[in-house]
Amino acid sequence: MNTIDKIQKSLANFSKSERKVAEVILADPQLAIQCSIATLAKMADVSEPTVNRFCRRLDTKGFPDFKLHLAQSLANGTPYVSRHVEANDSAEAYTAKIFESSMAALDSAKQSIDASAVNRAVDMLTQADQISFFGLGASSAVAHDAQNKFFRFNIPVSCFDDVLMMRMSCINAREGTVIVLFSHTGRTKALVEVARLARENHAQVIALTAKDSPLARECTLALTMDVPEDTDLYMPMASRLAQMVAVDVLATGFTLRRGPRFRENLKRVKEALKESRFEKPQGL
Amino acid sequence: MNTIDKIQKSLANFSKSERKVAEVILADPQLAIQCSIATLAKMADVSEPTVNRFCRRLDTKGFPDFKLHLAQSLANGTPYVSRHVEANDSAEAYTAKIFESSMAALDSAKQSIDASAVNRAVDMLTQADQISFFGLGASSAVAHDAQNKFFRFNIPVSCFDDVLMMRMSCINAREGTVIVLFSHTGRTKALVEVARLARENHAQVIALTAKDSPLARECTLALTMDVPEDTDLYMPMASRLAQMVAVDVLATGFTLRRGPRFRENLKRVKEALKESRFEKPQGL
DNA sequence: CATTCTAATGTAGCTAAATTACAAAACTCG
DNA sequence: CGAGTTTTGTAATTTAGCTACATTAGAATG
Repeated sequence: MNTIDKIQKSLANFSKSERKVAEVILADPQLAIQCSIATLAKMADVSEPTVNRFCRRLDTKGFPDFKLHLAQSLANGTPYVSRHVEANDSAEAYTAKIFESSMAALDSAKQSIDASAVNRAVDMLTQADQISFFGLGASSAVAHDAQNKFFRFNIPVSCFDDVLMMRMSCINAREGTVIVLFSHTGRTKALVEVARLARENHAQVIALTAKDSPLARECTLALTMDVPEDTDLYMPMASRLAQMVAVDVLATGFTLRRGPRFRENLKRVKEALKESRFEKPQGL
Repeated sequence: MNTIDKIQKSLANFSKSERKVAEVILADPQLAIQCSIATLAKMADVSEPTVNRFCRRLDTKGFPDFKLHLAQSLANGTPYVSRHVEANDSAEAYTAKIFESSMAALDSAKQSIDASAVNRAVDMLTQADQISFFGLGASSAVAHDAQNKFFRFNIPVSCFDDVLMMRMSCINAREGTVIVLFSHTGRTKALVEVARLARENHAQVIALTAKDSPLARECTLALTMDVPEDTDLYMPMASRLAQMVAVDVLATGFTLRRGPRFRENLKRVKEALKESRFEKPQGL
């Protein structure tokens, strides 16, 4: 836990002199870590042992150890904390907040994703002879994105954001069909039913969804991530970002699994796109 | 600059004994910052002053100061550096790398986005009586996502990922029409032409694209972001993530501009979705 | 190949910083 | 108001880090 926060939180538990120390440190932590215990004591107008006791109270071995801890939390420089947008934020403020919340969400997704599940999902995808991506609402964009990525791999892919089409597609599913479902909550009734239908038709079902959700239970493999829910009105829907990155991960795993010959192919696809573009001025 | 990197870089300039110190520190930096100069000297099998000289060579005041610097760079815990996927990375490795690269890309986008351009874009969007989102290829998913978001605002929105449809839509454009184009490179010929056509038909054109690109020049307002290009084969296409976050930013700006009455409405839309979901078990 | 100079490393002593033990002061509660 | 507890400070001790100097290893030159 962040040392600065810790000090702030313990502020009430400190004695009078200890609080003086805390205030001096909080006022300029960067300065504090460069001070000796003597200078800091003088600045706070307390004795040296008081400073030492203050350090111990924060579960450090002593003053030097405390400085180390403090230095570490300073360096952390707010590593993307999710902050909510306020009604009278400036454009600058809400832009920064949304980007930061998005990064925080990705970080949390990264922490919680299970690499072995990724591996199994890649297994299933590489063995598929047909892949379908299904997403409703906000997740439909993710499904589109996934289609676009896997399309380049030159395997039959399809993508639906319409429940009827999904159901029809499920009925035509075979053993080699892999269906990937995107749903943040994993509680969308229609999608859960689609998953069941797909399985009844012997398709393999991968779901990018919430842990322990109805959808997660209904599929062959659940690839789950913890993404802080957007309790906010100003709905940045971080979950679909995490899903898209997860799609990148799967696509990457796919290309890695397919080996170097396959990657050569991809390079050619990329180059084929160049013709449709204006030349980029070389140099500059 | 990161102290660890600094050590690694200076490795060549060190003397034999200094290098021994460097190696011990690099082997376990976390341990090193807890050691006294004596223990560290013993571990590296050198004398104490050698350790001290080593610290000085890295522009620190001495051993304690060096530890502080080291602690800070450790805390930074690789603050999202873009690292490329290697052919024999494990699932764990490439998953982490892709998430980190994505976060790094968002960070760079955040740094480079122009808040005043955001503000003007929001201006245009709030005054629009019709909004269209256009994207081709990888950006089509972004356009879909944008449609999904703005659709909730109860204004006429459309979305196309097909050039012919885009052109038709442009021809029907009026003064109050705002067209938002998504293109990472800003060099896709078809899209640049669409932008021109739209402007000829008096539509307002906003482009989320690269700075100084043909597309940026052809539109009313260019909302540009620097996103590290994916020179990589394993194409995580970070740009579309940045674009999606930018869409969040615009949507947020939109709701803020529309005021509290409007936000009440949004809440109702969100609640309307609940019926289509399975109940979430309260508590747990 | 020897000699000399320089750079590198270590030893020992010194200084300053941090910690401990204890005593004094302040505060609490009967 | 006084016994007990907590808080704070003083002084002594310990420890860590640094400096000055000596020694050694290595490079360069005759």
